[in-house]
Amino acid sequence: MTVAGHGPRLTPRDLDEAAAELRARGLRLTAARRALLGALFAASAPASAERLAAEVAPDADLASVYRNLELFERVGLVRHMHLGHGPGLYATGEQADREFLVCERCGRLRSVAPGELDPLRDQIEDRYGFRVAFTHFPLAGLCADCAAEAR
Amino acid sequence: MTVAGHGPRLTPRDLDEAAAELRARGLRLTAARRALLGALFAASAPASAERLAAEVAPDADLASVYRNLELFERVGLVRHMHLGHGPGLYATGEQADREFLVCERCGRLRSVAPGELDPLRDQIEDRYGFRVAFTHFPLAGLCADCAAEAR
DNA sequence: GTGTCTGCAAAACATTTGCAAATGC
DNA sequence: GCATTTGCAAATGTTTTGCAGACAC
Repeated sequence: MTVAGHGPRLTPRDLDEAAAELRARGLRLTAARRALLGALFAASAPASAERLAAEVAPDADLASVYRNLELFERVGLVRHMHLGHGPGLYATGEQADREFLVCERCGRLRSVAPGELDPLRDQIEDRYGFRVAFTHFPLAGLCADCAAEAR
Repeated sequence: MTVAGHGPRLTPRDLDEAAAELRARGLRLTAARRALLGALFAASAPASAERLAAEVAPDADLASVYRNLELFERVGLVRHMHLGHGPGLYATGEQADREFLVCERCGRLRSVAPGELDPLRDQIEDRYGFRVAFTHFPLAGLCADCAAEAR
């Protein structure tokens, strides 16, 4: 079974799994990294580096947060996306596997479970040879309400 | 017949049509604006503000270029998109009506004509109530070659 | 102990804003 | 002539980089 995106499950289920992955790669599990992973797993939606930093500590260093997010992404613990203008948003676990639809007018965000868009993905692949995912950029458009208003 | 995006044709066909639209709105057709529109119509692909500025003049002021691009977009002469990281890209005319597929691994870009994705759009609308467009964010994924390699 | 990681400061990059001078109408 | 538009300079927001000291292992 495929998961949203290009291949098998990307992100760990919890902090322990993430920590194990870091150790397995010979990377250090520092206090800063543990705290950042904690913030990522606690988040109920993709969050900006700044927001994550604030949750780690009121004055956590942004440079380190960015460095660790980039590292986490490189080893498959985290994924980042751009749901609109503004800063990139980071997610792990359940959050990172979902795909997003965003209304360009009202900003309403809706996410769908991994696999739910597979039929669509298959069609696009058949036709264009592209295997698409909506995990980095969302499906953007108008929600029903805004479409009605626009008329 | 619907066009790529949310409604009727957005962008003008040529400089004259664009100029007429500006005049119709009581906006001034300055040398800077004419040159910028010229660069936009001459471009064979969406281009960054910096690239457009360079084409207008070796030392054209970026602030003015951004201001005019924003104005043009507000009055429907131009559209901007984000096909990856890096600066936003601006397009008008034929270029602005296309929709994009981009390979996240090799960067290969492919565009499709307006309307070509309408069946897909209809399906998504039926299911989620969202009328999506791939004009601001592309369809992102893996092209056939990169998908094969990734295996 | 030693190589990795952190915090701080500064740079880089894309974009926006304020303001006085220039210019289209 | 007068409001709009421009160029310049500076600010903003996001992300990256350099480096010396701190910490995990």
